[in-house]
Amino acid sequence: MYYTVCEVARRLNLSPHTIRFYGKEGLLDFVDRDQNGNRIFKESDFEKLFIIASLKRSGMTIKQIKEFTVLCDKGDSTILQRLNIIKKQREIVDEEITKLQDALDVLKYKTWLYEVALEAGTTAVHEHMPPEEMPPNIRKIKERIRLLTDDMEARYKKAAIP
Amino acid sequence: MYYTVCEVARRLNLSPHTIRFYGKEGLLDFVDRDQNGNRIFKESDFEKLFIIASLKRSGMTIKQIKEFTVLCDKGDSTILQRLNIIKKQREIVDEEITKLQDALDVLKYKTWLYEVALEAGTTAVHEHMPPEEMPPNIRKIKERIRLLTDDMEARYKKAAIP
DNA sequence: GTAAACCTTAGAGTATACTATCAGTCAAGA
DNA sequence: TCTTGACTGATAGTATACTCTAAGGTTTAC
Repeated sequence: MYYTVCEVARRLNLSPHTIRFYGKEGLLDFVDRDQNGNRIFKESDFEKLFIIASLKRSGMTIKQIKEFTVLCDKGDSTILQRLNIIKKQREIVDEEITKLQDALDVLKYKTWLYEVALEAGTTAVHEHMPPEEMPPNIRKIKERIRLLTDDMEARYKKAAIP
Repeated sequence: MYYTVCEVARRLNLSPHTIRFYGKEGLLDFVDRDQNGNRIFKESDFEKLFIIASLKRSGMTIKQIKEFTVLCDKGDSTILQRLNIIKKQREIVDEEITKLQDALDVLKYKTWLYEVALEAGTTAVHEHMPPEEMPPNIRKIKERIRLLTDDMEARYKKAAIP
């Protein structure tokens, strides 16, 4: 049983354009063609394409994925190289998730700010709010923002003046 | 105490180019200028800039951040709109984190594949590996990949044949 | 036989976010 | 005074990943 570009696109939630683009970039050399030159995808091609799509989702560029597929084609002598590429990408994804969780914290903080402001009818409600009135998680996030935005050096100097 | 573009860039881990670019896009209208037209950043500008950088990190485009800052400038009548933008962005970041965690699962699966292949000296070791020999977490990931890449319809049809 | 509904490639266009270059202004130090 | 260094805006260039268009080929239904 064979599948066309459009069928594959629908199943993997990509556009047919994107799949042809990946083909043009040399990522789909394993895909067979019929006598008219049309791509015909085998059942076993789906996992390969899914892995490529996953590497893409993980933040790898098409060029990097291409380099990886070249190593795959070279066979067993490149297993260690491939393992190292995957391990490196795991680190990158871990960092990206941390970055997003930090951004999410800021969004949580802003959500709280606006919910309180909405009830009070004005954002001025926050001007002299003591930390004790904030929920503990919000207080922690605010403290982290303060640490990141504060100029340590200036604070140190200020503290050093008797 | 005032700070220059370069000092601010260093403290917020952005390039001076980027900060001027944000200025050009209308994101930094709150920043004062000296008599020569140079940007002079106040201590209170750091948190504003940090929030902008966080929105950027969360995946918002510069255009979207600009729209948000316009609402901020309009004052208390736009609190609900701003809250809704932040809430929507939280959903987007949640989805993005889920997407990355799925990609990470695939990377974990590939790590295991290559570690086993490295020890065996060949990727052929996986050709007839029974699921019982896989660690449970790897088996779960492989099952998820199978569910995503398999054609449900085809399997249903196959099963329907007596 | 011809139109519809697929597929193909090449190549142009788009969006986003920088990133670099350039010519010019200004203040401070030797 | 002159040089150094940091700033300015305008504008051009780059990278990435699509996304679209155009021109053409097959197969199938009527």
